[in-house]
Amino acid sequence: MDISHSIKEDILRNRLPRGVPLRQASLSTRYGVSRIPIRDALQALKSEGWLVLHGKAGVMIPDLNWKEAEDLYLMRAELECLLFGMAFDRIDKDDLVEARYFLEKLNQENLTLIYKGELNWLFHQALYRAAERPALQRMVETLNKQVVRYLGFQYGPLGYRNTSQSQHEKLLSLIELNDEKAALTFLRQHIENAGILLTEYLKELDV
Amino acid sequence: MDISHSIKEDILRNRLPRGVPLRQASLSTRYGVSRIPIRDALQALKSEGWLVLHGKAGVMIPDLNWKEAEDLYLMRAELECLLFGMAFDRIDKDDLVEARYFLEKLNQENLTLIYKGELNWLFHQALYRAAERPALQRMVETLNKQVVRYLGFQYGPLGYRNTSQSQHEKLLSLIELNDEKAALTFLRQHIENAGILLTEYLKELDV
DNA sequence: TTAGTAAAAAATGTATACAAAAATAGTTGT
DNA sequence: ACAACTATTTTTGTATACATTTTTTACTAA
Repeated sequence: MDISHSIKEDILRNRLPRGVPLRQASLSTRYGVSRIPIRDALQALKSEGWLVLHGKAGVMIPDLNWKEAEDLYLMRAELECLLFGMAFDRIDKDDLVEARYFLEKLNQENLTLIYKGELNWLFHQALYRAAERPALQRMVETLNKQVVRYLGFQYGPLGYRNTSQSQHEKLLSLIELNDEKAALTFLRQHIENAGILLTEYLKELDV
Repeated sequence: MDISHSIKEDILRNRLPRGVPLRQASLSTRYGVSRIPIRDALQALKSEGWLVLHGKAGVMIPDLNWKEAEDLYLMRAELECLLFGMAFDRIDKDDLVEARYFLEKLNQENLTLIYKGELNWLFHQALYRAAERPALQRMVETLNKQVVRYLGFQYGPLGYRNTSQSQHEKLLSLIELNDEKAALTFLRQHIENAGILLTEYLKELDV
């Protein structure tokens, strides 16, 4: 079992304190492993943006904030449209089948937030893979994985789930119609909408 | 002394073999530390794109290739212009002084490639900091640090140094003239030019 | 010869123990 | 009372030893 995954779950569920340094020793007892794998996990989470430095040594869980949310979605919009444009002509039936598969899974109830985020990414990834641009795709993947930190709002108070799903369906149908221009525009709006919805909500919360 | 820095230098100077798995034990003796800090460094380098997985366990130095170079510069162009646009109105005298400071340092001879890359980034960063967009800036920073892997070509066979420096000067003067539109266009071209030059060269080398 | 498999070797992953560094508390002087 | 410095404690960083996994090698059978 992967420790960093457990820590992510606990961060999302607010089971770990924000803003104060996480102590390797206490995490070590909490997850029942020695400090070595804890350190590995902390470093990984740090480079993924789930944790940030606190002082000279030590990490903490950063507060969520609208500026970061806005940035993440601005970047997603730019880079994913770029990638999608490179992929469009090469998307084949198998890719669409795979995309649909993940889309269906997202309709299930009782999924953990992390798993929902994973499925959402796998859906998009199915559409981008045809581009065969590993570097670009890797960056888009890290953005998608960062956004997961905000998923509690999207699937919670914002009730974004149904909107998102129907937009995903629409996107697939535009691809099947081979309407590249419309699909690209729609994808951009899909991402921008999600970003605006989230950002405005966070601004109201004043975070 | 930071091990990952030493490993980066050795990767750039081709002192470590590409394409074959790097062994923790041999790196351990090479750099005179135990395997623990070696593992830390490898993980960090992996998340920065300097190393990639080789098989189920083990990492290797990936080959440079035109596709990745093109992606990195495409992303730089999009994201840095976005960030620069957010910063432009708020750039103050101190920022420009700082930018000039790093620009001068870049004129020195006998700098290591990594240090040149560092200075180049610090120059750009001085212009972006005013935006106060940490998430976006962090992503732009990782892109700039990835590009360092290709710096051997830019400063070597491509002789890009003088072109780059004069473009940096030009950019500063456009900022001082407060011509936002021209500055933004110029920054984009500056990045795109570097990208095209590098990408075309790599294509000819067939990598 | 080749594919498959099992044993051996080698490599990575993890725990424990120790060293170095950072944070904290206490003390002293103003 | 407050700042600055020192001693103590806490925490992180690293080495060594061991466990587990992966890879390689050698062997057998089709």
